[in-house]
Amino acid sequence: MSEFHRIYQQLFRHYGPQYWWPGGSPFEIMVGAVLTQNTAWTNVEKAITNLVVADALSPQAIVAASTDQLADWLKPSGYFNVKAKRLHAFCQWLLQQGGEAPLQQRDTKTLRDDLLSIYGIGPETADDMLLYAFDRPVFVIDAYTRRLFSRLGLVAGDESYENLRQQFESAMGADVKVLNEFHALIVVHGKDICRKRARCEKCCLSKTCRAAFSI
DNA sequence: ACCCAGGGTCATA
DNA sequence: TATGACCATGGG
Repeated sequence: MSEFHRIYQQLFRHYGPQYWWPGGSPFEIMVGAVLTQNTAWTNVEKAITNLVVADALSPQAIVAASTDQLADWLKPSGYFNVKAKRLHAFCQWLLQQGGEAPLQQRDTKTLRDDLLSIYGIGPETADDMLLYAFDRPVFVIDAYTRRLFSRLGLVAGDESYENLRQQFESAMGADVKVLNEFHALIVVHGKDICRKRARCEKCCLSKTCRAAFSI
């Protein structure tokens, strides 16, 4: 039983199951993964609502929309001009692949490389998609993960993305359910404890944090 | 008024 | 390969 797994169990006991990803279809999850880049999820929800209201939550509608129109829908999620380009590029790729069905047949490594080749999709966004939209056993490394586990003394914190991903995946095993829950719990814990920098300095020492880890 | 959020790209050295 | 600038809204 690794230290990583112990942390997982303590987070789970404290916060309970998270039932991620919030939202519905795999496509909506993938859209959310792009829109949540360096952005609060509450802002992402507003942008997704705009797409739904405009009946534009589909790759066809997004590709057909003008960049100005798309940026206008995405405005609440921030970086709207950048994200309009990224969503357009992703949806265009998705349509070229023939939709989601052919992607399901692809092995995880191939699919990951394919996603990484798309403009606007980096390792974290790709892994969000793989784990939460395609149910593949990959782990998502985000700022919360680096912060929490470096503070716990379990990693240095400045390792490469791939290095950390391998560490977590080998420690936790290729269990989609566990990897899904673990990342969600880390984010929930981060929002709970590490929101402000001042409080972050005390992360894993504060009352809530000590309760979460029984320390 | 300041800080930062479930990052990624691009130019530069 | 490794930094730094840039993107931008909304809640604490």
